[in-house]
Amino acid sequence: MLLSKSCVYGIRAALYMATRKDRDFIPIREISNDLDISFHFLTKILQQLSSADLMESFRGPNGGIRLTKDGSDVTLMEVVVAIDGIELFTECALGLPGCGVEKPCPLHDKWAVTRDSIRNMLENTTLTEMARKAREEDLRLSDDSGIRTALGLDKEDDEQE
Amino acid sequence: MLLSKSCVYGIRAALYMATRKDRDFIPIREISNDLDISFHFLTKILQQLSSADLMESFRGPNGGIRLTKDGSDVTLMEVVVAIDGIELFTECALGLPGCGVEKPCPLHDKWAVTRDSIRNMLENTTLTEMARKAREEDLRLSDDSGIRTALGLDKEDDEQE
DNA sequence: TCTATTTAAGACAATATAGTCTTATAACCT
DNA sequence: AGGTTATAAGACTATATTGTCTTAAATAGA
Repeated sequence: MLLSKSCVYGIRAALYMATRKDRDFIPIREISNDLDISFHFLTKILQQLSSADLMESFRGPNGGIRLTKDGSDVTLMEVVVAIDGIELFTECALGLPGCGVEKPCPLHDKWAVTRDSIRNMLENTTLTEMARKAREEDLRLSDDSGIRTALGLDKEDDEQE
Repeated sequence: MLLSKSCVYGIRAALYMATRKDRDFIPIREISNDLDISFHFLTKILQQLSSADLMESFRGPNGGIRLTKDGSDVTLMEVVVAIDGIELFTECALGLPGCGVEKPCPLHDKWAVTRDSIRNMLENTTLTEMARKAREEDLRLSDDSGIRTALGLDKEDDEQE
């Protein structure tokens, strides 16, 4: 698995938020409902993204969470590093601690190339770019519906726990 | 983490075996000692690789495990799939079950490209190729020593539990 | 000030992964 | 046959990840 589940949830939530630049603070409960992610679990993940200054939260009525900067300035790489850490891009693929230029493991060079291709993809993909695709093509953010439905653009459904 | 620890251990062991085409069955204990991997844990992993017909084992004195075919015919991809499964190369990066051509997630296309680059690396790297690098440059297979030491090419050390 | 709403924080449980240990089984050797 | 050496299999433990639940704290509005 390339990304942890926490990381994937964080990306989906960030993407959801990027599609809603009209709104300010979005309640986490709304995101968790629409994306079918456990509310409390998602809250913890978003707290990590808040610690990384990618998001900021506000308590009480009309509270919620929002991106601290425009989605076009947020790359997937930032989200991934904030949750899964930078290890994927710094560590040896064979897990050998001393692997480096002077004492490389047999996979060192090839892995460096592949790793950079992953990194480039993540660094060159912004939330806004993904949100645009999602909106234009009604792409899916959750298991059961396209984003237009999730955002209530086609119909309105409000479920509380 | 791209590969599980089990998978990494399996790769290291397969690589170790590929460097020893002179020998037939190698005792798992010897591999686990040289690579600093728990003997019982490694045994289980090698059983998976045996189930996948990449290796075969033999019990009793002079027993052990060996590759079923020449290391030049074994790609990293085969080892990875045998242990971690094919999911990494088939599943959506955002973990959305229905993601596909007709209902792609916003990352679908970019991830397909990156995924293929990982796959190509694994499919185009053979155990023999890695073993050659390891032997020529005394590259490291375990934490504490180069492969020449591990293979006893420079000195001889035998430790039993 | 009181209540409702919302995030924060931390305890707790469930599951997956990683690792250890014991017993069984097969093969070889005397 | 009996003992030694090795893998096979499965129970068991440890740790990390994932997920749930309860309580606290902050904010808004009546």
